[in-house]
Parts: sequence; C-alpha cells; structure tokens
Amino acid sequence: MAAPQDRLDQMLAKLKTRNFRITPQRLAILKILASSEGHPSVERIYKQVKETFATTSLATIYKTVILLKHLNEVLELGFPDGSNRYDGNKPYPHPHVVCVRCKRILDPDLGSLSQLASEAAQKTGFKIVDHRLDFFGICPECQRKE
Amino acid sequence: MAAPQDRLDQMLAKLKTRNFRITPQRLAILKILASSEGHPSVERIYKQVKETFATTSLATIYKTVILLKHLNEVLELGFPDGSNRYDGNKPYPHPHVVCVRCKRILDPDLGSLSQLASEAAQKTGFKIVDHRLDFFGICPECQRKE
DNA sequence: CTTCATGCAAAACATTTGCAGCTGG
DNA sequence: CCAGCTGCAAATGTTTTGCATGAAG
Repeated sequence: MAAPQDRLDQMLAKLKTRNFRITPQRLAILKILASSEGHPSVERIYKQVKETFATTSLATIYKTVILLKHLNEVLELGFPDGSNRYDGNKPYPHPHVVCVRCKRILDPDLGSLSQLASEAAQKTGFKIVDHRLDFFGICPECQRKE
Repeated sequence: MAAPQDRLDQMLAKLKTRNFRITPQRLAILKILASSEGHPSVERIYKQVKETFATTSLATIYKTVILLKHLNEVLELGFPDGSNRYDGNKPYPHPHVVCVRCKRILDPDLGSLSQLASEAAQKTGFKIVDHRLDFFGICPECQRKE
C-alpha cells in the first residue's frame, strides 16, 4: 500500500494542476482520505473534520468527495443499503472483504482477477473498463464474539 | 438459466408456504421478476404492472420486492448512483456485466470465482457468506454506435 | 482583485411508513 | 369473516443545489 504521505502529495498535486484551490477544509479531508485504512463514510469524514473546523458543513464534504471522485483520486464504494464508503488510499478498483457485523472493510491481495475480467469480456463481447468485487462475511474479531 | 415458469412456481410456492397472499398485483410483479432477463428497476416494474393494474402504487412494488428479497427469491443489485436493479431469475450471488452506456446487465458464466473466494477467506480470516462481482464496460451494441 | 469555495438552508429524490378501506383464502 | 394487502399521502433520510459571504492565489 502507498505511504499516506505519498497519496496526500499526489492528491494535492492533482488539485493544483487542475487549478482547484487548496483550502484548509479540503486539506483536512484529503488527509483523512489519504490515510483511510478504514474506508470512511461521508458522515465519518464530516465528524473528523469538524473536530478541527467546527463550522464545516456536510455539503462541503460531499462536494470535495465528488470532486476527488471525478479526478480519480478516491474510490467510491456504494452499497445497496445506501451507505457509501470511500477509499483514497487505493483509488483504483480492487477487491474488498466486508464484515457484515462491524462493517470493517479490508483489501485482500487476490491473484487471478484480471483473468476473470478477460473471461467476462470474451464471453459477452463487452469492452470492460471497470469492476467491483466484494466478499461479505464475518471478520475474525466478530467471529470471536459469537 | 432456469425456465421462467419454474422460477414463478418456486416463488409462488414460497409465498404459499410462508402464508403470504397471492394478490393479482403480486402475481404480476412475480411474473416480471421471474422472467427478468433485463434486471429491471423498481420503476420499470412499476410501469409494467400499471399496464394491467392502472391504480397500482409504487409502495406496493417496493413492499413486494423487499418481501421477495427477504425470502431470498430475488437478488438486489444496488449501485453507487442509488439505482437498484432486481434479478428474480437467479436470486443467488453471481457475476454481472453492466453496460455503462445503456445500463443493460448480462450474466456471464465465469469459472474459478469460488477459488477467489477461498483465497480471500484464507488471507483475511473472514468467514465469507456472500459476494458481489460486477464488471463495467460497453456492450457490443453500444460499441457499434460509437 | 477576481474567482472559486464555503456554509447555510431549501430543494430534490428515492424509499419507507401509517393508516383506512378492501379482499384473498 | 378477518388478517393481511393495497394505495394514498405524508414522513424520512440522504444527497444536491442556490446563493450570499468569505478567502485563496
């Protein structure tokens, strides 16, 4: 996984290149996303930013996250129940393992996924440009609490 | 793929077993879902049902779809943009190929997915109970229109 | 300085809920 | 008959939008 500082610098560089401003609020959001081990939700980011900037609004978080998504600097993980989680650490498609109890999300290193993608392309004639792979289950910690 | 008639019968059987009533509206919804080649949205189901029952309400569609989801007779596919699509034909997890242009969704037959699941379980210690695999791309028809 | 971002509040949406009346079994 | 379903309308919850003010560059 990339060092958080690297990711932060990459994000900042992209914003500067595209002439978007670096505001204190944005910087705070970037920092959280760049080191997002926990794949935070918008609400979680909001609460963290408010610890530093008490007047920050949810709208600002949404606007920034959408901006970063369009710049391909954050990966959006939407779930059927409407919850959205964000990964600024690895902003490209990759498999996830989601605990259905505590909602923690991990990134396992899996081989042979690209193989599946070409199989899908071959069998359907689609030109594949993106993917999403989630496994749902119960994490070791929650299993212990059973 | 199961014959639509088989799926319809299975759904009806499950409803009867659990003592849920077979109303004309429900029957119409079941028929659509049982033969859901197109992975319809709630809105799409609503429009189709209204052709037969003009006074049907959206709430009824939602209630029925949620009921079927809880009975494991329909698979819900939620997407980050908030759109939900339903598959009553194969109500168990399976890979999808989604056209980002026309939104059509196909079911490719892919091997070696269970292999990935065990790899994920092994590497994370999770007890895997469900999964979701989507490939996004451009279908042959939309490629032709390029 | 000028333009863009912020933050508030209101709007927009999709989905859910409450409830009176209807109807399947 | 009568529990459960329907359909309406109102409520909900989340994300988006408009706009006046403020700050980045």
